[in-house]
Amino acid sequence: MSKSKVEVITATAVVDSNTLVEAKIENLKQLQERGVQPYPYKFNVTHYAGDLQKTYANLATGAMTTDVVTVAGRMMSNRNNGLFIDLKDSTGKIQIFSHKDHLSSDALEMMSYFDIGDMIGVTGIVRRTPRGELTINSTKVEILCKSIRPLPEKYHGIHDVEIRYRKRYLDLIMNDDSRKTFKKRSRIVSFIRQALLNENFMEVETPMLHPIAGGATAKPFLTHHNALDIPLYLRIAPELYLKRLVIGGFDRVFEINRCFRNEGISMKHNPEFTSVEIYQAYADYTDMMGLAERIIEGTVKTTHDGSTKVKFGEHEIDFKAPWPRKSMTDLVHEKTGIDFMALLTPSSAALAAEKAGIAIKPASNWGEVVEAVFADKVEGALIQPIHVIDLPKDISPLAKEHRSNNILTERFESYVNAWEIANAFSELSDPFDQRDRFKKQVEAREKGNEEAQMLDEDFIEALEYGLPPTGGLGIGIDRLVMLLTNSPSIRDVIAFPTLRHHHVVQKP
RNA sequence: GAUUCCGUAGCUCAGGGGUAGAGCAUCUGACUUUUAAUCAGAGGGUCGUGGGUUCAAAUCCCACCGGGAUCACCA
Repeated sequence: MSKSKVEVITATAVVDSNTLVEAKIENLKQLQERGVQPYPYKFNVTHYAGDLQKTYANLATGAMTTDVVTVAGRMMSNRNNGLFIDLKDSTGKIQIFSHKDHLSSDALEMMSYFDIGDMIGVTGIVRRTPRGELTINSTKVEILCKSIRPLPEKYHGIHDVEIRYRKRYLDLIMNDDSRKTFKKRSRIVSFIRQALLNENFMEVETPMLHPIAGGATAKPFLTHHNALDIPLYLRIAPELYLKRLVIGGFDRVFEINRCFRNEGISMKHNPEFTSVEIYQAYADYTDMMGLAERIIEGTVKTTHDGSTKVKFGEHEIDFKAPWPRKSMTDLVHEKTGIDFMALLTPSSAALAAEKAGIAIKPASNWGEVVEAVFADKVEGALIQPIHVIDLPKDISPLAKEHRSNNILTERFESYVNAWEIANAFSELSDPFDQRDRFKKQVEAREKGNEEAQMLDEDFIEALEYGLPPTGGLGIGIDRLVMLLTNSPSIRDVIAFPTLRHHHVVQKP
């Protein structure tokens, strides 16, 4: 704690020319002049605020204990000239009482240089005040880190969504709802991982950097490796690598990780998002429906005290399995009266769709027409969980042809709250068929469809060695977290969502 | 990418052509078992940035920067 260090800090703060910062730096100096290290190395915590609140829930108003505890956290507010401090740690909040009867005058003087926002450690005796607040009568108080910036308004917290996204730490310090959301996100991911491990799946990691962006229909990010001097794509899906592992003999694998798609940003889309992809050898898409239900229903129960019901906005969603299973074409038929199973040419399908008022892109194939009508007329009404099954082959280049209909595939998408939250199929294992499907994608690509898939020869070669019958399932973690935390925007469940850089203008 | 709304003190927000406002926070003092503590006083602003209209712009117009929402693409 040399003097020059403080001067450096001061110089930085002067750039901000903020009197609030200057006042806190002055307090920092005052502590240093009294020989206090404002940035110490270690502190032994014995108790957490949330645990103490539970342990002493029945401690009578006005009651005193002889229990000595040591807690640590951030000073959130300060009443009666420092006599009462609200301390917040990772588990909750507890009041600190610092009175001259229990603390030396030197200690009290030191505390007069503490500010709201500082990290402090407190040792003291547990009691409940006559006003009913669980409190620690401090006998020892230490600074664990001096804060030199003012916290946001103590009552309203941070409302400005831009600050909440850019400076998530402030959001987490101030807004308990946000803390709860990210804690719940962590529990959801842990649960899914454990549920899969319990079913003998093996967690694996596959590349983020792909020479060919495959496994999904999406626009990739392109980057470059200098030493190899090759272009690389950030992965749009781990699918093709996970299937290679199944070919290699790992029968049950899963990966929980990020995918990157260079597409629009919306309430439901962030350029990087997290999915779990699961592959199970000797299983088909029917098995994957059961697996999806076990994982998702289980996640809901574990985060909602055993209930399968979740409130989201105005809806109450019940995840209780089994979920209905309806084919995409049947759903469209029910909703619009159009039976696409009887309109098998692209032109007749497109004509029927356009009669129903849906714009169809020129040169759309049959599956694209069905998908467009489904998206426009059906999707929005799928609030309760449902598996939409047997999707058109035209739009499912990695799924096995349906065993009883050659224009469909054994593929399903699970919808909740009108969002697709899972996508699964009986994986295509026929290398000849796979090559044909890729060729159709390449043709679409050459016609200008940037999202059509690329031909992955290396993957086809892998298939030629033999992929057992395999069921694959992908679940969008972010959307699941949104549903289970009543978050209307994906940005509320991603700690640091993608935003534009702030353009900072340097003052002369 | 298109449309639309928003940007005022560290934070939460008023003000919408005529002297820049409040609460919290900060500083000074009082009080010292409070709960968004209270009381008295003080400091704190290039009103996102740059142009324009006007005697006069936070306010009206244009461009740009950043954000929200809707739409398009998508999970």
